[in-house]
Order: sequence, then C-alpha cells, then structure tokens
Amino acid sequence: MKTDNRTEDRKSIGRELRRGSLELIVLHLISSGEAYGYEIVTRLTTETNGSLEVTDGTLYPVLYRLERAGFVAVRWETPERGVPRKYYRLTEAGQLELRALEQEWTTFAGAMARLLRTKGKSS
Amino acid sequence: MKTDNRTEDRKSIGRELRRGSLELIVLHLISSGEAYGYEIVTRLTTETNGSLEVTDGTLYPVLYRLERAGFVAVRWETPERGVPRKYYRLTEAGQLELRALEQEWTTFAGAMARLLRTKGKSS
DNA sequence: TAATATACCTTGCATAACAAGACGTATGGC
DNA sequence: GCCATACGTCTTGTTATGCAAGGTATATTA
Repeated sequence: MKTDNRTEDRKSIGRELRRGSLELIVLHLISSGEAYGYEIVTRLTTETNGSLEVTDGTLYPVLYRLERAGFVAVRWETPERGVPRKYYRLTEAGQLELRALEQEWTTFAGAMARLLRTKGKSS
Repeated sequence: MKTDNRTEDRKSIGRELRRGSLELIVLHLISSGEAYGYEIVTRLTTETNGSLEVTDGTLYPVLYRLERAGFVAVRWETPERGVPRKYYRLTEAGQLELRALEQEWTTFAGAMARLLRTKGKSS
C-alpha cells in the first residue's frame, strides 16, 4: 500500500509533542489482541491518517522497554513461509499501566484544554 | 502538606508527556498581556492546580528560545524598590506561532482521542 | 539476477525537561 | 548586626526519547 497524500495541509505531529505518548499508544493498540512490530507501525500510519506515524527505528526500542518493564509478553511465530514475527500482548501489569497512562493522558489533555480555553482580554 | 503518594503521582504529568507543549503554554499565557518569568511559573502552578507545573530552570530556557526565535519581545522593568523584572510579550510572529501550535495540539489531541476511543483490531 | 516487500534490530545524534546550583535585592525576626 | 525567607533571573550537567540511517534476513516477482 502506498502512502497517500490526499490532504496537503495534513500535518504530522512534532516529535517533541509526541514524546511520552508512544507507550500509551502501543499499549492501547495491543490491548484488544496481540500484534507484531511491523504491524503496529503500519496500523499507526493508516489508522491515524499519519498524524501519529512512527518509524520502526522508533517503535522497536519502545517495545523493548515495555518488555523489560514487564508490561508486554512476547511470542515468536515462524510461519511456513514468510519472515518470523514477534507478537506482543499485554500482561496484567501492562493493563494496569495502560489504565494509569490513560488517566495521565486525560489529566494532561484536560489541563491543556482548560488552559487554552481561558482568555484574557484579547481574542 | 502532602497528599498521599498515589494521588500525588497522578496529579502531575510525566515529564516526557509534557514535552513540546511548554512553548504553546507560554505563548498562550502571555497572549492576553505581558508577563515576567517568575509570574509565569507561579501562574502555571496555581491556575492548573499543579498539573502543568514547571520549575524556573525549565521555564527560562523556553523564554530564551522564544526570544531568539522572535516570538516574544522583552522589556526590563526596574522598580524603585524590588528586583528588576523581565517582561515578555507576543510579537506578530509569536501570534502566528501560537495559532500554529494550537492547531498542532488540536490535531494531536484529536488523533489521540480517536485512537483511544477505538476498540482495536476490528478492521 | 535484481528489485521490492516484509520483518527484525542497533548506533549515534539532537533536543527538551529538570535538578541543582549561582547571583542578587528586599523584608522581617532575633 | 545577622539570618532566614521571598522574590527574581540565569547556567550547567544529567537523562530520556524520537528518529535517521544503517544493518540482517526471507519471500516473491519480474
């Protein structure tokens, strides 16, 4: 599948703004079933219209961090034909972490929304 | 007086999550009138109930970046008594930047909201 | 044979948030 | 007089993470 650029004004997010949200994004993506790395990369591009796009060089270290922290568990699958895939699924600790990060995100986004809604004297 | 640790943990935002949002926050805060650094620090703490709290060691480099980029202009005020204050106000370029960052934030927050709303792998 | 898509991983750089310190002015308590 | 605290600015060093740019390897197709 090709990258389509239908909307020219569609902007991807600055790297700094995205920072710290990737763990939440990944944990959420696999919360409804296991997925492998390459799949997560492509799903992030297609399902968010590129706004939350990441490269594999960004994602694999995230997956490794999550694995080391015990938030995801790993299963290799070697199909009869094709390249072996490394499937990730949430652990119980990962589910707790997912809820915590969702809560944190909600707090953050709420505070930002409230702040940006406030107006001083000018419009 | 401190709240207990669990509550306190979720009250403030992880540093990585906050990353990249400070310029937008600061530009917005001074969009309704000039302010000086120490004032911005205290306002961020009080007006957001601590969720977007920053230290001065974080804020001053931000202000310097904004000044170098031409997004804010600076005025020193030395009162008869008291410590000199450095007042910041938006330039026209800063207003454009503020709107751009607001747009970027909206895109980001919208993409996150949509993603977190989805149940996952059902194509 | 070569190119392309799939699928994994690593190294090195840039950047921003923060702690921790420094410097200096005013005010109030002892 | 001396000290603690609040005010107000600024710098340095540490750390985390996103990402470009490389690498390895298999399968398919031209």
